[in-house]
Amino acid sequence: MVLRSKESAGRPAGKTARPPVKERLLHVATRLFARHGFESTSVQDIVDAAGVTKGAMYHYYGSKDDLLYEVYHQVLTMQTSHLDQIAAGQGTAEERLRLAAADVVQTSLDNLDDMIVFFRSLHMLPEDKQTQVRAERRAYQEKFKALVDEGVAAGTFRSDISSDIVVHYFLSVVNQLGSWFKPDGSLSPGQVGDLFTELLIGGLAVR
Amino acid sequence: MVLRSKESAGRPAGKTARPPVKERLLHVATRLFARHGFESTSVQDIVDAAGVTKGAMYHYYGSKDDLLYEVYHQVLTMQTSHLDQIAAGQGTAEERLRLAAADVVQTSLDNLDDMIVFFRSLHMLPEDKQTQVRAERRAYQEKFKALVDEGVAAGTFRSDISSDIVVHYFLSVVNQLGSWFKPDGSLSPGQVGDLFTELLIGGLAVR
DNA sequence: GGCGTCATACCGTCCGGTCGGTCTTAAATT
DNA sequence: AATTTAAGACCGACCGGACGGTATGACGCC
Repeated sequence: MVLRSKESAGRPAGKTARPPVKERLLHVATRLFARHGFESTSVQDIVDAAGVTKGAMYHYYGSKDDLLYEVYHQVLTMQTSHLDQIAAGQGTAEERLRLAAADVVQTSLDNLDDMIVFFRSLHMLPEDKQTQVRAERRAYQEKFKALVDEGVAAGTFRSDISSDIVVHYFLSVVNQLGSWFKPDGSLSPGQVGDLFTELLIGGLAVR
Repeated sequence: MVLRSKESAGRPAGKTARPPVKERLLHVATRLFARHGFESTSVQDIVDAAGVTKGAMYHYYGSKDDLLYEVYHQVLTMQTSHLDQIAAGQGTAEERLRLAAADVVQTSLDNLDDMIVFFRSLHMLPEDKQTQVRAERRAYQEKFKALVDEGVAAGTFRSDISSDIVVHYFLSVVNQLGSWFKPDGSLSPGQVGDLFTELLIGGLAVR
């Protein structure tokens, strides 16, 4: 059987220069997971969309789950690093909390597909990876909580609402962004971030 | 022939009075969907847990999707009726919004399994049913939004934050309850409702 | 000529859904 | 009152096909 090797490994394809196969797989997988759900997306769907075959995918990723885990790891790593930078910065606790809140909304909206997958398919991960993701997320929450606590200690924020609850409260808002935000809507990611930040700080402020 | 008829229509069963098969199926299905996800729960799992066979399930429900739809329909219907009652009640807009917010948190926590399924598996419904659920949910949001608008018109709430955003903001919090709340934790559903209500009203109040 | 990068063909499993049939109970008929 | 009929409730074996994963090998590049 002659295999005419469609277009071989060369990537001067007619279309836009496509990123390497590994990244491409993760990207299209994220997109498909977000659109149709993890379980409704078959490995075949993914490789078709990426223009390769299963052999390629199982060469780079150990399993379909691996692909999912990468989504989580990637976005969590980025947001944690952002938060670290902001928390270590200057300004009052309120100022830094404002920055952190606006930033997490912004970056989440910039990676909407990841967020949709994130909050919807965590339970599909195998137990061990799920534990790891939860740990990473918990670490993020703790850093966020520390900022709130700082503001409480400084007397800027009200002390009668546990900071744990506040963190759950606000991060819930962030996690749900993917379920209603439309990029072509009237509000930009930045505007949404500012408004949500206002609502958060308002709720925290001593009256 | 004496009808010993296992337990016939009467349910003086030896065990705890079990609800009729149809309700039992929906109940165990909700539980399993919440624990393991819709797609990871096979019809066989459901009927096993309910103590019947597939024949019984397909006798009462047209498909596995039907079961899922019932979950949504049930909880949305209940919460909408609650909201209608509260909105039509007496008191200022702020008072009624407080009641509505606390109530939706409370009822959501009382039906945690439903909420978990709700925000996680909507995309698994066939298109037409999905559209219908979205419409029902939209109706709920609109009623909630009306309450906010009332408060803005009355000058109680700040007018520089679109009420649409506020509704998305707060209902996000509600929809995510299932992802962190533990019934055996230190906070009761009522307390969580009160705290979240405080945070919401605080964010809305004119400073 | 060995190694990374993929393609192709294939396998075993599982799952939603179907379908013919049985048992019980109530209504209709005799 | 006895018998037949009808209908609902439920059983359980079975099917078709999709899906995740694997095994093997071709092809280019150092």
